[in-house]
Amino acid sequence: MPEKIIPDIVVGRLPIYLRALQRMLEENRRVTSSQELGERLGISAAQIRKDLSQFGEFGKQGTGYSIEFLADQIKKILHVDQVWDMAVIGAGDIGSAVARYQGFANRGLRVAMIFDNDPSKVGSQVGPFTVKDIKTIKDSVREAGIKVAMIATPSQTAQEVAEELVSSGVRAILNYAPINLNVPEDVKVQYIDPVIHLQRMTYYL
Amino acid sequence: MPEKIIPDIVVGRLPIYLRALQRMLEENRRVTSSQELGERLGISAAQIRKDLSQFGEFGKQGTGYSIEFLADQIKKILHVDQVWDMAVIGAGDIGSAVARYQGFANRGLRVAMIFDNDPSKVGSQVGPFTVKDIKTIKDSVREAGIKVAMIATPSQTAQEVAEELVSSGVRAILNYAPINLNVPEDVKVQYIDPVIHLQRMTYYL
DNA sequence: TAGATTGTTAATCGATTAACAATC
DNA sequence: TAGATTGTTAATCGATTAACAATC
Repeated sequence: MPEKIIPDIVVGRLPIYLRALQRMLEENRRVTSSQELGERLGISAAQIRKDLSQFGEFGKQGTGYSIEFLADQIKKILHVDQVWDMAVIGAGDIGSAVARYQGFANRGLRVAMIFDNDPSKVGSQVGPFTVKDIKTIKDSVREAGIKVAMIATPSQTAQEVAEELVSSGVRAILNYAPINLNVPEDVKVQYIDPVIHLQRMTYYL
Repeated sequence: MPEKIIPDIVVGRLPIYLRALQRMLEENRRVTSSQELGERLGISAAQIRKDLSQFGEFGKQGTGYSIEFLADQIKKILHVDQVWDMAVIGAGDIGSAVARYQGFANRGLRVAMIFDNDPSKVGSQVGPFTVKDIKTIKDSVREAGIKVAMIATPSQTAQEVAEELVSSGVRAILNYAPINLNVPEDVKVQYIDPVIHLQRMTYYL
């Protein structure tokens, strides 16, 4: 029996739902409905129900969804019912900010190490981490079993760093360098480039 | 005659095309084709041609596109043939990194000012900027005619900052706080939350 | 029970792709 | 000219929405 393939666009909305649910939990809410969730997020209630139905039945007719239960289920689906250690490559402004970022807590991810190629940075402290030499990526990342990494180097070095990471066992890369990476098919890449988002808005100005 | 409405998803790809074209220019390339561009970006050649055809005819049969010409045209379409001044709110790790970011150069955007509400930060230097008091947002932003802002405050203050910005004339907001903002319809918001991107990948691990 | 809301089906809507005449 | 590549149309594919029976 072939496993059902979930559209990537659906997977992409689950983290949005999860974030909203966790916020509701902080507000000490207990239950919600597809309609309420949809209004908060600007997504139709039908779409939320449809998305969730791809993975199972999580609600109750008449009453809606237990926020805690649904959040737990989505965490399981996204594999963030565990904590993934991450490597950060590049200890410049962006890499350092990411390494110190408090926003990973309770969301299934944590920074475990940070690397740079600048001898004057290697050995220095960034938040709770001592910057490691980029030459040691392979050993450190492989030994720690790290599968997730963030690239925050200049564009010129991003591709070679990506290849290093992949050959060290990394399977998911979040790339802050404004350049497209070529990686094997089974490696996932996501991009964060503020300019891309900004230019998407200046069109309407 | 009603102006043709361009799908948002098409607008969203233009910055990607532009970034690739500018990189080709740096490589001293002169012409490219929809096929080559598509291969670099993992997008079909047909889609690129279809997207561009929404805005005009920019290529030549048999030879393809002048990289410089096409880049200039896309810049005009996205309104980044000018430079937009931006305000950054929040002078923590992320706000400071953004204020110092070199990646805005030549892409139609530049940081003009940065604000914080912490008295110990107000007056200090962040890159080339002196941190301003958040209380002065309204006057400073309005007077400078700023239309674009980036929010890099804690989640709790993001919504009220957004309202302040909107009432000061801002029409495009890039939000680094992991929370959905409620703004008037004619104000654009984009979100950057690394965790959203990461969780989208852990699904496949 | 009556009201509310789910999960799901079918209909609609929109986006992507394939194909090709036009033409550089 | 022959080869290459565009811009565009029609066909395909996929995603969203509307509607409602089921049921808490």
